[in-house]
Amino acid sequence: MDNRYKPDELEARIQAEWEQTGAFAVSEDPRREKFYCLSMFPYPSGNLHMGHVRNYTIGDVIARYQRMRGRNVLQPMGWDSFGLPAENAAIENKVAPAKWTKDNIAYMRAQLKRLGFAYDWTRELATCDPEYYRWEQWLFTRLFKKGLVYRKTSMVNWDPVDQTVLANEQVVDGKGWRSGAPVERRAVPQWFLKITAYAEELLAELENLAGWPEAVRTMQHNWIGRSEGVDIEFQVGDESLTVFTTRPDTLMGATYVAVAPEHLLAIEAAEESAALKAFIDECRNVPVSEAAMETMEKRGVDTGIKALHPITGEALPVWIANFVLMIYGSGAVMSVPAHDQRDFEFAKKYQLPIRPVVYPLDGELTLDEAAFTEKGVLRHSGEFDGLSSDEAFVAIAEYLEARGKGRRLTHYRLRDWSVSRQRYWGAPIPIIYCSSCGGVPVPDDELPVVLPEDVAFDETGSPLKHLASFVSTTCPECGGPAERETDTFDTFVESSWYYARFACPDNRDVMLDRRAGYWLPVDQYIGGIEHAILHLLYARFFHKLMRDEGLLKFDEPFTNLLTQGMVLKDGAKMSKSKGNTVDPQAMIDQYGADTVRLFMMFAAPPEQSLEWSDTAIAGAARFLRRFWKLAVNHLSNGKAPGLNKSRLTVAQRALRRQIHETIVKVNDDVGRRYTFNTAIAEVMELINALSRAQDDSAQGRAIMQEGLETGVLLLAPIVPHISDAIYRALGHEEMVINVPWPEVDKSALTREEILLVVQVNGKLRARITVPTDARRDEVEEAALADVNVQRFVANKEVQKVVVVPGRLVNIVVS
RNA sequence: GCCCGGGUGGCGGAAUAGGUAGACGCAAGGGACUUAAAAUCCCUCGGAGGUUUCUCCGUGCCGGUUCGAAUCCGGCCCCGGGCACCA
Repeated sequence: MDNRYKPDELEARIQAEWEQTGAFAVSEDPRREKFYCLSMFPYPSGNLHMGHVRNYTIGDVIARYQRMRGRNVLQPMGWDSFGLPAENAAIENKVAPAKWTKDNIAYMRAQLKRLGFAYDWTRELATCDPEYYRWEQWLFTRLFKKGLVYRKTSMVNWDPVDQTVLANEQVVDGKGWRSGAPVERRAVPQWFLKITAYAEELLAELENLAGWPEAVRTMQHNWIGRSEGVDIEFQVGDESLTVFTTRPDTLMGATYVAVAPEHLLAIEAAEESAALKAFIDECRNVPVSEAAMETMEKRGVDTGIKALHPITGEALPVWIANFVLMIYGSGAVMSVPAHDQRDFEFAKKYQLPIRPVVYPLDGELTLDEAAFTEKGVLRHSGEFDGLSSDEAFVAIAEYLEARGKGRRLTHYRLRDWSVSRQRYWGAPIPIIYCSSCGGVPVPDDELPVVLPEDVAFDETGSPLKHLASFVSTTCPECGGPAERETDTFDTFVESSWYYARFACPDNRDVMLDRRAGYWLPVDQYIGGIEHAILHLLYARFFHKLMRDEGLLKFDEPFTNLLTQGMVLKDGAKMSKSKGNTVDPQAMIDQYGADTVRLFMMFAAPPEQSLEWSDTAIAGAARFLRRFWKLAVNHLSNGKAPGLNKSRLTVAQRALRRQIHETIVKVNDDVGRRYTFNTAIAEVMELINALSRAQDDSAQGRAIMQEGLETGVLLLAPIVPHISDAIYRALGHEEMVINVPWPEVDKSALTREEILLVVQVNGKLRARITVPTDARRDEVEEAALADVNVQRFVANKEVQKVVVVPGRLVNIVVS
């Protein structure tokens, strides 16, 4: 064993050994319990950033721990390699997206290897590989035939100068990021996946996802947003205007109706009125994001059109309002200013009538400041007077249903998934447009539809649109001339099923084979909290699509989910624009992989954000050097003698107890809580205690050997290189990755005495040591006997003594 | 705006089920070793007072429940994540 700790040399040597022995390549073994550990794969942006290092270190620690626990562990890695940045690089630096992406992957793969992650690299995949995306094209054509795919128009952000569709992040303050021109909403035909057909299942199964954080389940629950309500028909001329409401009990308080600017009624009304047309045009200058919609000033105009109240027949004004969403419900709402806050504010602004119909069960109804949005009892509602809100909900719904003016239904906030992107660097949507047959899916034997890689970014929009060799084709049905779809898939499509493909990435005949049945579901999924809704919901949806295609047999893809917090520098997210990034590569070069991994796991528990510190990482390096030195010193005295448990001094027994208490603590922290920071702190305390021991007796050295071996094994998942080196120096042949996790010796844990805290009226007044098996009255007696306790108890009446076994005594005095 | 988190020393954090607030580490200060520096080792380290043994205050702010609250409840402030075309 080298006297000095030299991480560069040691890590290179051990990594080479892992590679040569194929240490982390795994295959199905039905006799062993499998464990599939997956970290969210990266977008190959060029360099690993600290968020990746954190994510992948957490995953690697869990994977290595499970391996030491005897599981057959699959931990794969791949590349989410389609997306916007590659196109931006192409435009800015004249590099082809394919080449840019492949170069980035090569560099980042080397970085991951340098960090020593225990990946099965034989399963590596990249989503931009036609052998990967062909299977989502194939599945899409199946879904097309099942009617789970459809085409309709929806709104996009349009940059009128660059003549291109903008992503929400490319819209800055309502303007295009490059051109600076105000964005316009534009209706574009898009392909949709019917995720709403699975809304009920996606919602119901959240209850069963016990291994998911409560926050993520709540967010998805709210996102799906199930609500029970009524579609109500208002008569407008000869037409019927449908509005959805969750509060039919307030129907008698409706004083106007509001429609979205894109609503057919609004568009028709605008044909007659320049003012209405001007308002609708203005509304087109709000970006399509919901945040933009919600924070803009709420405005509206009266169309002059009247809608007849379905019960009273009263003629209510129809307004166009910029906050009514065409994508939600029917694009029209009934407005009840007395009982809806937004309607209330709108009515105040435009002096529309406010008609209260629901009153609180006790107390007065006041509508000076705000609407009364709670449930209550009905008044001024004709035959419904006196009913509670819940009773009125049913009574009014039934009244409307009986007259053909309404129907009860369940509505979801969740919208169908638009998978079309007007971009180049993505998987082509496998559809062919024929003038006589319409949109036709590409037949299986013509898949994959390969994305051409030799394209020019000279013109605006997607280069695919200008590439005749791609666009021109023949109709698979009639054989006539036809054109290919030039939109590509949303990159969330690729990331919705990669976890499954890792089970059988080499199969060229089917999307998934029986190996998926062995490895799936993912036992532990690890990724950023920012993916709590979209990615994780789409992946759950896709899993069910694959299940219903017969490819998988169970319902949910990820049994346990760990959402890791962000890596911050100076309290802010690391980003190039803020100039506060720390390059992980520089840290690896300076300290080695183990130190970087140790600091990442020590600085904060995984779910919290992590504050990067250049000085604190030096502390991690210092600890590893101390650990190394302790082992060197121990070994310099030759081989340690065997342990004889019956011949230990009090101090030796105490140190040995600490060794085994450390195992107990680390088992809980690493195996159950995933609080690696406290596990590391516990091992640090053990190493500190061993360093202080200074016991050269035979049994002292035997305990040192036991302590070092234990420490090394407990840290092996976190710092695998140094652990391997020390473990073998301690006299073992095998690689530490093949050694089982240490066992607790229960006999070492016994104590004769325990420390109790004594409080008087809840304030700490003394600490006492009592025999472990002391009876309650003995404990009370010892507590009252304490000198300092007597100072606070003397001359006072003891009202109560609370004894919490093994913890404290609280004496309550008057 | 809406949904979901978080707020503890100079800093990162610990306190797992309501029971010793500040484990472990960083920084800082003092000391040892050294010609010197680095490295290493030892001591101190929430605030105020007393100065060995102790007291009061203290977990974003205000109030409540409890023998006992960082932890539970109500209200408020601030910071972060998501909001459907960033991934």
